[in-house]
Amino acid sequence: MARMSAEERRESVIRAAVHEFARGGYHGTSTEAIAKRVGVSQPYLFRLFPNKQAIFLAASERCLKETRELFASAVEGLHGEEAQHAIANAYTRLITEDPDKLQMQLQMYVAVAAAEAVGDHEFGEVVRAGWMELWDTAHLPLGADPNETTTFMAYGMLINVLAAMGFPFDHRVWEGFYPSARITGRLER
Amino acid sequence: MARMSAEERRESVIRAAVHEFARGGYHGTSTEAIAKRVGVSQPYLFRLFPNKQAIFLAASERCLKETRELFASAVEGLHGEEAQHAIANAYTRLITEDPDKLQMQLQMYVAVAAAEAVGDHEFGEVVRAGWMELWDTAHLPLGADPNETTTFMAYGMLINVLAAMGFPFDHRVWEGFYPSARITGRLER
DNA sequence: GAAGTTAGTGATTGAGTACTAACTTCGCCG
DNA sequence: CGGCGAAGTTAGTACTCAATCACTAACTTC
Repeated sequence: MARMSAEERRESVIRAAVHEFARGGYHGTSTEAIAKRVGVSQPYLFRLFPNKQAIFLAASERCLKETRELFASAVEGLHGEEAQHAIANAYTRLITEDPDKLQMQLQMYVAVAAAEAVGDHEFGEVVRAGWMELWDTAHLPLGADPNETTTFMAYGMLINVLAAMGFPFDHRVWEGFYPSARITGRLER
Repeated sequence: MARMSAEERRESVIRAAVHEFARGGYHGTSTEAIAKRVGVSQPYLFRLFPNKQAIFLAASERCLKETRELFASAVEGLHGEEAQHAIANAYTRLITEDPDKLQMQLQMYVAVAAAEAVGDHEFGEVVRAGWMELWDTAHLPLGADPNETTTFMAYGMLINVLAAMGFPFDHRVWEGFYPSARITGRLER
């Protein structure tokens, strides 16, 4: 029932992988969990991807790409403070509506750290390149001031971490954010 | 040879656990790896701690506590901008000299997120409490302005993430940091 | 120096996991 | 229809890992 082309399947595997890896990280996620979510047998994943690492890599790249596209479309035609608010709004909305993206990011960071620690720099290269694209996507519209962009990204990272820790959005840790980044609503899990 | 009291052993298990969990995360670290580092048999860990989770929790608490103590001792007697530079310096030095602390932090965040996702809020409570202590330790000396403290912590988180991704410290992503937080040297792994 | 306690080990188990190989089913095209 | 390639499955392997149990060695107390 419902056969797909290998390419389409790979696509749905990536989506499922983002979801599962976001929750369990690389080691905490079994390929079986991913396969179940796709609705396909577990060994079939290994016909679509050479191994588990490749699936994780694809999920990481997807996550970076989507965030970059979000930045790009939010900022279209805007500059300076307007651009800043636009990205901040778009990003906070992403986080509240789809926490997977946020958690997958964190998972990606720790996975990179682990890979680098054992001397594997390939994964790191990919992620750093993706991050720099993200950076540059924000950098120009925000005014091309490294200090500004750094501060902006820093806020983003703090938001990630606070949200990951599960601080409810009416907690006082959120007090100090500039209003456009204040999140209203609640992170659903 | 070299018998220790259970309390002393627990202490060295925690130290080893911080090191190992920092690299592999919860699921990527075997209790055997920890035991090997301690120099003790793997089953003995389960006489010192009820289970693996408890070891991870202890390592997380230790990590938070040490960071808080670092903040507190760096900031002693200082206020405002001076305090800010003092903490920033101390923290960047910690990161360069002992990357375990940094990585353990990230591992802790993703573990909390995972725990919360499956409805276990106990671990989250502990980590959030520890984080708030950390927050408050910095908050007062920095001038008790929520915006200032938020910005300060945000920079810290960005540093964590950039360092975790393995950006060398002469890379342009580090350009935008205020000078006191600029890291010189190189992260050893 | 015997009695009791605490530190520590070896062997094992049972569940889970990434990955392989060999087989089956579907859909399309002549 | 028939057959062929691509999509997908079932069965299986080799391995890892948390946790348990039954036990021994070393220290302490009386």
